[in-house]
Amino acid sequence: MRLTLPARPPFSLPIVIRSHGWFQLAPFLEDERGSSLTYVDELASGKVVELAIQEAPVGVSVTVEDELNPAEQAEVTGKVSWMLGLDQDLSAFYDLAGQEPKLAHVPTGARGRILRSPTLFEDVLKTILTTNTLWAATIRMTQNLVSQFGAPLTADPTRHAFPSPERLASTDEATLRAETRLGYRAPYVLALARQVATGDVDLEALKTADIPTAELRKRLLAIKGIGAYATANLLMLLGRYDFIPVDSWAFKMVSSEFHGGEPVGPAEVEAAFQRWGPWKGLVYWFWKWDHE
DNA sequence: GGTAGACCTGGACGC
DNA sequence: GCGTCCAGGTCTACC
Repeated sequence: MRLTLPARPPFSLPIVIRSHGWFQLAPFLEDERGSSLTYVDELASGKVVELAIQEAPVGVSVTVEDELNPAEQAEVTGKVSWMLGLDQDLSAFYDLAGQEPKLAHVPTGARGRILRSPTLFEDVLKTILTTNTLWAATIRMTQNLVSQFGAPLTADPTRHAFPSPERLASTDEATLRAETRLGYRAPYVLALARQVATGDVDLEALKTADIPTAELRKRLLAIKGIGAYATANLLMLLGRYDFIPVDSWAFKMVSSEFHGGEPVGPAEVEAAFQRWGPWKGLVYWFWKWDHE
């Protein structure tokens, strides 16, 4: 069956897909041309389906091989809308970007939306897997986590959904380390899965929590394995752009762009984008660097 | 509040 | 084939 979901213009599916590296992480699978995306999802009903997402005249279409009941259709609609930020209003950011040559490509290219997973639990885990490692290892660890602990897709058992908190919570650290090669990150992943599974932590509520960014940041920092960089990254995914996800790449770019190649620290990265206020994270994200 | 050292993995490199 | 070095954020202990 096929669902058609409208998007607030301007919108471009390929631009959202390429907004960062998430499309390379299982259970996402991008087509060869980068114009469409599939995602294996375990629905609340327990059904595991592949969502094939393509651009449509007014937004996107989502094709699912199986027939979905009304509740499942509503679930898929909600998840895909969140993943692609279909109803996000970035007009204020576009107004700002229009005044800065380094951001000229933003409004013209419909940039600004950032691809996210359907659940914050998945995005937090994936963010933990980006820390203190190379991107190739992040891809590999995520693939291991999904293939070893995710529910298999009925039509193609070689593909799996992202593991549920309950499924991960039921394993032990030694097994998790051995099966996924997460290294020292394994206890962080396990602890969070157990906290979410038992209801001690409600990550999904944070997606719509009407609280100041500082308070949201404090709650994310309380998660073991989530530090300053990871928190800023997650805030970006949550649509809060007050903080810059400062990593080693940021040092390299800011050094080259603003300091003639001299070594810089977090303060210099922050200072370089301070004038953009609550939009500085997004400005940093889409800044057109001279030497990228 | 700031800092040093440990935490893991896998790729690159030298022998 | 083996050993060593290195990159990558966060945590904990300590000052």
